[in-house]
Amino acid sequence: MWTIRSGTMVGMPRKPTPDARERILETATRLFNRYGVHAVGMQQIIDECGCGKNLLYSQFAGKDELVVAYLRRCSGDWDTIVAGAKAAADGPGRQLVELVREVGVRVSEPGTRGCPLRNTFAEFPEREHPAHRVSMDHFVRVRTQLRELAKETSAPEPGRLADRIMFIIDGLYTNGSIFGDEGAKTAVAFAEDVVRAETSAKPAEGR
Amino acid sequence: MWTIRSGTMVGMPRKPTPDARERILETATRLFNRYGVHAVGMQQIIDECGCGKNLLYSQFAGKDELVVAYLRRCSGDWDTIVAGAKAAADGPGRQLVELVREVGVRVSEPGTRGCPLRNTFAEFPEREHPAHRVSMDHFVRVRTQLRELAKETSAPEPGRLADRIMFIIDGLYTNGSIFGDEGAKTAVAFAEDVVRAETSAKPAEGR
DNA sequence: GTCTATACTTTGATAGAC
DNA sequence: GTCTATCAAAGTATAGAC
Repeated sequence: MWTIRSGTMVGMPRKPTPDARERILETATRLFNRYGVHAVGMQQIIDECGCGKNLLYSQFAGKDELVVAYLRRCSGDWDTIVAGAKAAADGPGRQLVELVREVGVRVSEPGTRGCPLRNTFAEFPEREHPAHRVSMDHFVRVRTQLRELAKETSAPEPGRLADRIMFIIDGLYTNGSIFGDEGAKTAVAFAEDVVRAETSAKPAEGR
Repeated sequence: MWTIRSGTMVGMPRKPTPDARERILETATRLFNRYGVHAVGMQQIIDECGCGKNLLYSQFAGKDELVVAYLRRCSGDWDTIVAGAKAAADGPGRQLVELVREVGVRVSEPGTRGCPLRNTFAEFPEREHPAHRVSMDHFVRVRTQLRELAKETSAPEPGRLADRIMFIIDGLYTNGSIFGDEGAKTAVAFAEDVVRAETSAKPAEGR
């Protein structure tokens, strides 16, 4: 009986197309991360993925859409990192440090070149370009996340704490894309000192 | 008597070609800074500059060479910033803070989009590309400059001080390219606190 | 001889057709 | 899934102005 597709019965497994879109996006993500968006052609993605041109263009209207989907996925990965950091530590101060630590782990992985969103942002400076917009939205969201986390600490100026942690994360991504893994430990120690200093006014929240 | 060129005497000034190369590089710098390297075509530079295609290609063998010249110029501009910071403040600690402040001023200028070298670095991820190499050399040099300056302070761990200032500068460039001028003041205050904290072990060097 | 302007060649990428 | 149209950009060559 097999599968039903677009209203018609299909005999034999043929192409299950279970996750065509996902596979393409997976391939594109790998290539974009490694070589940058501009340097990767659609044909290259098609070759690596083993899919046909039709399939790709049926899933993504054009390269811009594919890039946007890639960036959204990266933005989702960031949320996973944030969630992981929140789960791995118990106080908001320690969670901020843990977040920096986890970014450091990512940055230290060989073959990585910093933050995909920040790199793509640099590749598309035009304000009206969708890739630029999606990246920008991401950064605004990150800042909001950090501010909310910082507000839960005892820091008398949570905005300043959040901004400083964001500086460290931005610096770590840049640093990592330039110098590789060195810098990750520096960043964690830096973040620890910052959290300690910013929350030392009130000892309510441990560390 | 005019000039002697390639062994033959030339009567009349004709076209002195005083600064053809400079004018081209100037135009390219402006366009690259604004739109990014990939987005700017050679024809666009030629049009904006008002020079002929021959002249450009006689001065720069290809786009890669032009980009390299652009990056070297940006790297020289950085040295000017460092020299300015050294001249504007009297102690090494204050000079580090002043450096952050001057970067903040640059980042805050409207129409700026972060650090040209870091942006171009993100545009050329391939290790063997000359633009990548020149950028990398620059960053290594910056780190060295910061370490030397930090060594002059009373900080017991000057390497850590230098690394933290570099994080702040990297973060400031990223932050500035994303959020514009806000962040510049944050960065200066951050740098002040870091210098104070790192040099507080010995009170020898004021601040 | 040095510059501008333009025509041409080649390459590579997006995207659509079948 | 291959083949092809279209387009843009790099680079070369040529013609012509001063």
